[in-house]
Amino acid sequence: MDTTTLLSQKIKEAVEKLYNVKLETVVIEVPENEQFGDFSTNVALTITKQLKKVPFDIASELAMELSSYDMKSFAKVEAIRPGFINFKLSKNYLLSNMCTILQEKDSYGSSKIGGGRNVIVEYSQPNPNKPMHIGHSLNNFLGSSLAQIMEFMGYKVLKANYMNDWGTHIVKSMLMYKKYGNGAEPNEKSDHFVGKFYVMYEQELEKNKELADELADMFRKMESLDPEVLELWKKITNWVYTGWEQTYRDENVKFDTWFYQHDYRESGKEVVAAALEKGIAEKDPTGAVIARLEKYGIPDKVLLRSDGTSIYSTQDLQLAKDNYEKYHFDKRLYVVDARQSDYFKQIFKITEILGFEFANKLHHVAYGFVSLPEGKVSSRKGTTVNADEVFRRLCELERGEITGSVKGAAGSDETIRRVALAAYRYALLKVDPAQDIIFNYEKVTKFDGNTGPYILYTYARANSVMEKAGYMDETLEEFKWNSVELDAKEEALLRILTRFGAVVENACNSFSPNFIANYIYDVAQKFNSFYSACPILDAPTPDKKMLRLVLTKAASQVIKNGLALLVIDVVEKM
RNA sequence: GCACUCGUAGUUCAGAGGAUAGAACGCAGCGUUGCGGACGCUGAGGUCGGGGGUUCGAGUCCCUCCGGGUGCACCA
Repeated sequence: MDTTTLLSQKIKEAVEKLYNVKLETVVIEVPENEQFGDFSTNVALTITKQLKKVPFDIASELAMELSSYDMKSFAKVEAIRPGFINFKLSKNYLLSNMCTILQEKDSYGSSKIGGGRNVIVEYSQPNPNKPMHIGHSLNNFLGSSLAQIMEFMGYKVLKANYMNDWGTHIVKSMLMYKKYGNGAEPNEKSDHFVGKFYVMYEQELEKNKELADELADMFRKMESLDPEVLELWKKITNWVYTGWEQTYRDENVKFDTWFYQHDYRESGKEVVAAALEKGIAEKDPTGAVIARLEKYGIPDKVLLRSDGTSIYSTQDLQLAKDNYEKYHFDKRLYVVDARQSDYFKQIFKITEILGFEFANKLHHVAYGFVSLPEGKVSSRKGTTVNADEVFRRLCELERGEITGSVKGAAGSDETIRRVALAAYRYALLKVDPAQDIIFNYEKVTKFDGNTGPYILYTYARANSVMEKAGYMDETLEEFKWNSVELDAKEEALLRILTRFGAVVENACNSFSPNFIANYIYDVAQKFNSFYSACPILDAPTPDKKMLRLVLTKAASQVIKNGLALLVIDVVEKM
């Protein structure tokens, strides 16, 4: 049983015994201020009215009662004004937790609360007509991190990419390639090659409005499966996919499966029929089918065009239904930017009204915009920042940071690549997804401040000490830890290490990897503070040296595990 | 116009209804001939956008106003 569950059970027991009050839930929190201990509860404050007693008196009585219980994990139970009860973990607990870290290694902090239930995380979803931009990177990082976190929490995760590969947006690139490409093969990264034709369309359209008719004509041919147009479609989209392989590899983003919109062009109509039958959708005079949602405070949603063809929303509904039949998912996450919030409200509402079993299992994970400090990147103005370009520039800056300044750094290409990716991922994942992000190349690649490189540097340094000491796992068995006194810095580090599991669980429940990012930063800071105050190799006694060495190992293990949940690889040496 | 979302130090951001609102960068100082100093320590800097309300207690929840961003039917 974990500490907080045990604690809340004991508190309920004490309250019932002393006051004959049965509590439904007990709030246990981790105080921000360390002087208030490791856990605290406000129960005395919440029942003060009921008992008509002064909160501090209740807290004191409860603290007294709880102290008499057999709870070896806690060294101190204390009532504090206005009426909190604070709990301090015992030295024994802190040290045994440290040993647990070394035993459980990469699985320390994991949990089985997911119970092996299926979760689909759908993310990335770029349009296959151009290269990815910095916003896609945020999506990629969020999605891959959430998948990792949920797996760590015991869910069975399917990472899915959904290709919006059918529609006029693709035909724009196709048409321009046909007109001006002269059958050329890509002479650059192939998604960029295709992207240029996409941009060309918008420019040409300014000069020649008839282009829109050509576009419609080509799309009609595609809809009627004209072999020549289909071949072009395959060629164009394959070029984009090939180009993306590199981007996904650079960003360390992987998928278990890809869904394609073109597979759902016909089947979506099933859902539409059901909606018509239930009376939540109706045909308007033009023949289009419209879901009436205004009475729920949501805008109406078109499900079928007046010409009878299906649109994205229809296909999305069908995809969810198919997925549920196939995977019986417990949750399906849609990692999509916040602009689509209304869209998902509509879709989710429709599944609810249709009485689909999975209606309450769908979640939209929304996130904000990424812009650069020199100016707001507005998708409206079409000023986007290319993802490959961002990564290239981060590598370049990181090479300068590492080879120019980090003492004793070898700075191999692989190291630079990893540190640059850590800088990129960490910068985007450390902020609350709901916030818009201002991305600053210089800041995120620095080795000081709240950055990925700072954390990797801390890890590498810890590793270097252990290497010098000839640390091996057997060290743990020789260690007689109960005789050692703890210094303040050692204790602070030990304390924060006990919280990892709870932090991950919280991040999982609220789909917020930023909780983990900020936690690891906190660990890194506490480690550095310990490191500078407490000599490890030259510790005053052999026992102290052993303790510090093991503590260093434990801290670096937690940092590694936390980074893994952000899909960031550590470097053993810089 | 309606809806959603964000507003916290000069800047970038944390803040699980709790206790004196925290970091980092920048700024002003200090430490170390070191285990990887791009580190650590100290300090200045805040009417948590404004105003109401709920609560023993509000940056956090509710209402309202202001400001930024976004979205509003046959695009995705």
